Parts: sequence; structure tokens; C-alpha cells
Amino acid sequence: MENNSCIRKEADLNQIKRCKEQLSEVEEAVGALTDKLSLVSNSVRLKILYVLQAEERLCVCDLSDILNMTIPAVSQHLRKLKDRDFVKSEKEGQTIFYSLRDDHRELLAPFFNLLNRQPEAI
Amino acid sequence: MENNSCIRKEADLNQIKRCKEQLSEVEEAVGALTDKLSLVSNSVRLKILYVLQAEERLCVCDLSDILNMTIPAVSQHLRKLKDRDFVKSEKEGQTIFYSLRDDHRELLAPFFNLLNRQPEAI
DNA sequence: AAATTATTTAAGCAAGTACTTAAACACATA
DNA sequence: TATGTGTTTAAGTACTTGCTTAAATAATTT
Repeated sequence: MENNSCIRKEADLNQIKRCKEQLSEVEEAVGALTDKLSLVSNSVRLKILYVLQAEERLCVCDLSDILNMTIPAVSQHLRKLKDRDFVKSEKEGQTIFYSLRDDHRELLAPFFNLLNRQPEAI
Repeated sequence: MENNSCIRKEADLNQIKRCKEQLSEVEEAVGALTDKLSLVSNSVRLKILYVLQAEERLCVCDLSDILNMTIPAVSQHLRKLKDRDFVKSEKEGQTIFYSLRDDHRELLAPFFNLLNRQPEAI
């Protein structure tokens, strides 16, 4: 990617410059946002977040049953969600309960709202 | 995934049943939402959407220059965005201009708002 | 201490993603 | 009609993802 010879004769160079500047300002924010969205854009993880929002807390075993998935599969999703501060865990005996953290409620709120409407709304 | 023998003795069966029911109601919506989020969760595509929102319209060549990527790489992202009704295209001579569609403005609005704040906001 | 229960971790693999390069296509101009 | 320009398409490939199964860990019960 060096041969930028493609630029049209009629290209608006000011527009291109402006876009580059605008993008450079949000570069970091774009990375932070897509990092989080890539977690939420998985249907299993979105379901986990959705039920946790409704139920306060659930253990790995509960989620495995609810989602009809193996324990390790669920556990691996939970780890990703925990690593990115979407959920927290608390141990009680040998059971580990997961619950939503407040960190990303603002990001998640519009999604939960959409889900609670008709599917056509999306 | 059949051996559901894991269920804890102390499991709240009503809670699990309730969760399953709630999930089955949003099943379709979850699929529709994650389908769209998986597009937006790519930083190149989010940048494309961001500049299109600010600039009304841009051609493939402009975007290639703005993003510092090859033309085919950009074109392939645009196709995905077009297939999912995020953008539309209009031909003018041999140049193809892309612009944002209104279809998913509601989904995108919170992201653009976040990007226009500080990176810490995300 | 041994066995059981709840969970995590690790290795392996099939599928998906995003790029690259080369070729094809469509329109415009010489 | 040949050449150049703007774009798409296709094939190949490196990387990532999300599952599976098996083994490891940790707390509880026998």
C-alpha cells in the first residue's frame, strides 16, 4: 500500500485532508469501541449479557443450561467478558456467580432497548 | 452437548426456565443485532461509516487514500456495508460514490456520539 | 484421604475474516 | 477502436474465532 496513484483528477483534496484529520482524532476511540463491540457482536455473549442484565447473577452451570452449550464453551465466553470488564465474578463455595459490571452499561443500554422491542426494530 | 448432568443441586430451576423463555423471545432480534454489530465492530468499517456520516459522500478511491489502504481492500468492506444496507452507492461516470443510508442511523448514532467525546468515554 | 462437584485451562481443529495480488469489467477519452 | 481510469471480483493465504475433548484445579462431601 504505497502506490497512491489512484487519486482522481476531480478529487477534493481538502475533503480528503479533512477526513484524515477527523479520523486521526478518533483513531484511539475507534479502537477502544471496536474492541468492545467485537465482544458484543457474538450472539452467545450478547445473550449472556442480556440474561445477566435481567437476573442479577448466574453461575457458569446455569448459563450452560440456559444456552444449551457445554460448560467449557460458556466459560471461555465468560472469560472474554470478564477480561474486558463486562462482567465480574464472585465465588461462593465451589460455585462461581457472574454478574454485569456497571462499566459498560451505557454502551449496552441501547442494545437491550432494541432487543426488548420487536425484531423488526433492528 | 446433551449430558446436562451438571445442574447444581441448589440451582434455581424457575430462574433457569425464566431465562430460557426470555431468551427465546429475543432470539431472532439477537441474531439480527449481532449480524449488524459484527459489521460495525471492524475498525476499518467503523471509520468508513464515521467519515461518511460527516461528509455526505465519498468514492472508493477517496476512502482508499483516507484510510491508507488498497482499493480492493476498501471495496470489499464497502460491499459488506452495502449488502447490509448501511450504505448506498451512486455511479457518476466511472466513479462510484458511497453514502450512508438512513436504515441504521439509530443503531449508529450512539457510536458516533461516543467517538465525538473523549476516548476515555469508551 | 478419596471421591464428587463446579469450573478453568489447554490443545486441536473447522470455519470465518481481512488482507494481497492479479484479472476482469465498465466507462471515458484519445 | 485502443488506452487509461475507477472499481469489482476472484483466488490465495495468514490470522482469528469458537467450538470440542481431555486434563487440571479447587472446594466439598464421604
